[in-house]
Amino acid sequence: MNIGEIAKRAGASRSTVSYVLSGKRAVSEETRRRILAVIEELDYRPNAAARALKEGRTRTLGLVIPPASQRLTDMQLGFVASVVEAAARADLDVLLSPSGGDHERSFERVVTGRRVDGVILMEIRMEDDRVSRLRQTSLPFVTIGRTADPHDMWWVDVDYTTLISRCVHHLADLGHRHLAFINRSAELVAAGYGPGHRALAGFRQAVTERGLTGVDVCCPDEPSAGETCLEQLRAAHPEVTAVATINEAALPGIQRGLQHAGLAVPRDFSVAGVAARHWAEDFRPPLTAADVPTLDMGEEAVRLLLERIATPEAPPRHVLHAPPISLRASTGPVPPALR
Amino acid sequence: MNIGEIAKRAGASRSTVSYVLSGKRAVSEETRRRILAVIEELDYRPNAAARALKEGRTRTLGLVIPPASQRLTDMQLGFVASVVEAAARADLDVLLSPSGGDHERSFERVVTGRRVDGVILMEIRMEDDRVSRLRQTSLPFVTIGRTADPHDMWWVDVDYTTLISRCVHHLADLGHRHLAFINRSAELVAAGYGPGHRALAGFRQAVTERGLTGVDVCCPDEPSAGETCLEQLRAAHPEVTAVATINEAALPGIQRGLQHAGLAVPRDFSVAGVAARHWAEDFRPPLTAADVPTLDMGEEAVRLLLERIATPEAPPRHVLHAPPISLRASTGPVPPALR
DNA sequence: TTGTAAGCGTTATCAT
DNA sequence: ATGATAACGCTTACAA
Repeated sequence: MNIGEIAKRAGASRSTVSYVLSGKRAVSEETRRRILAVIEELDYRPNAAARALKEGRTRTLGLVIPPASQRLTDMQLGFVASVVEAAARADLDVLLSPSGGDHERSFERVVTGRRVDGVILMEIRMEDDRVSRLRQTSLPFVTIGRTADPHDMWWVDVDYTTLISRCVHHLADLGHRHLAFINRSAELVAAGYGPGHRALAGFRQAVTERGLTGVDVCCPDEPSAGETCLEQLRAAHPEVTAVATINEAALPGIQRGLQHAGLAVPRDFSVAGVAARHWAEDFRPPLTAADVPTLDMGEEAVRLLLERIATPEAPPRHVLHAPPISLRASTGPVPPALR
Repeated sequence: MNIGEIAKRAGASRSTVSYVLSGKRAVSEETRRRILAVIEELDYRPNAAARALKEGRTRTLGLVIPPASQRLTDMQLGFVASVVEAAARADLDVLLSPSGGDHERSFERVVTGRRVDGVILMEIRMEDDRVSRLRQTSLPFVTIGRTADPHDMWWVDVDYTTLISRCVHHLADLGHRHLAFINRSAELVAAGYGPGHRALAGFRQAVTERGLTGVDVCCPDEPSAGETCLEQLRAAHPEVTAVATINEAALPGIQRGLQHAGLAVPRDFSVAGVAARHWAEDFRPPLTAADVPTLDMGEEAVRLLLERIATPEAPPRHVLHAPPISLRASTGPVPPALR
């Protein structure tokens, strides 16, 4: 079924059918109705490949995700979901490309096969090969997260430095003197994962500013790891009375570890961090945390990308989020006995 | 950068370049090398739209997911991940289409715009509009899950009836006489969600076979809901000593509810179910459960789809999984006092 | 208000 | 062993 067939049955030319579809030229009400009737009857829809070939654009966005084999965190999933939704609202399709594993071919296809009009990149490293690769091309792209040197780039990100710093100050205000920071996995941090580095910097700086002691540890992004991590932390640093974390996947384990150690939250021990909202709310007691606005961010990434596609020469834009800390129930004054 | 440019620079014709790329015609070693050198130098890759238009296939698979706004369960995420990986291994791209919400347009684009060579559908209802729609077209598709009448369809699914039945028998063998079944959300079940119906049927049948009493409840797919669900269950049916469930998202809440009620697992109360493996392993104590092989299933769905695409007239195929129950630590004999 | 025709970048058929 | 050329189905500039 193609446009010629529609034209024939409606007794019109192919161009007229095309113009009815696009509305880019006036068509008499009469023929318009005839054509629409045929289109309806045959359930015709233009061939996407032909249209893409002619127009030079695909009406498709690429979304590069971490290799799916390693489970996506809830936050990542939130980004994917909101990007897909926002794209759908703009009548755009989303092509998924797992990258990082042994899927270079997939990434290359998307980047260089002109399969998409633009790309959204997630899980950005401080030095990121995919970003470098994309910069060599003329393909518009936006990152969720940013590299070490993000100037003249388009991105949306969360200001982990500020957020973790705020957590530290909040805990310090409550009288805590000995803090710990639970980071994402050691591999991720070693690979130059931005949030890991920036959050750590914020932690160290704030700890220094307030004259506290601070210890930082990495922890695999899994519930069970959170438990052992907390145990080891307690063993090595019994003086610690509060932790800040950006590792939402480890949260359930941290919770279990605390419970196991017979520590009531927030009476005996405080926890604060950065997490997707429902993770914070599912913590017991609900977690005092900066809620990462994944929904807004995915949407913004799409909006930025569309802008960049529309005006390739436009000056780079970016959005840095520093959502306020939502005070919930997991932080409280340091136990008097431990002051 | 197009094939003509390559041809010009290599001093050959476009067809020869094309044949070098496809290997469908012998090309002298000499010209072959020259052409490959130019391709390498310019980092040329054929335009996907042009190729799709000419070949009549897109080298792209469609994956229809539940509207991303409602958070994906871990099992769904597992399917998405394994489908994407399997497709990438076959050098196929994956186009994501959220459906169900107000995203009919996205689904229609994928189905009828010939944007994909085939479609994988998830979250199948007993009566499923999208399946009906797809059957009207000639687009090959495979479902993960199956409709009420799945004959002459291509699908992979989990045999929830059998698995929940096995859970019941296992619990009965341990002496439990009063069981409960915690289903997925009421809306999902009301909408005809297959696993909900089939698991419930299996539960009822097995309970009858063993002469037990069984109560079944629906529970929203969220941790917090699991907690209240368990509380209400305990209040209304204090005689119940074990539950079976397919609601993995509610598991953390069920766990908390048990703890809250002062019930030790498995000493005072047993829990069994069907879940993705790591959910079972993250339960405390680890959950006795049939582990849904999401990884295999996504891969199979892709394999089936490719078969169907290759030979549209082939007889329908399907795979029904009934993985064994992995005995972990959440089930035990009924407390003697309650026998 | 409508139709004709060129051309997007491939692949594959038919010549040579 | 290689080249010219006709499609694939669409959009749009140009004619009428």
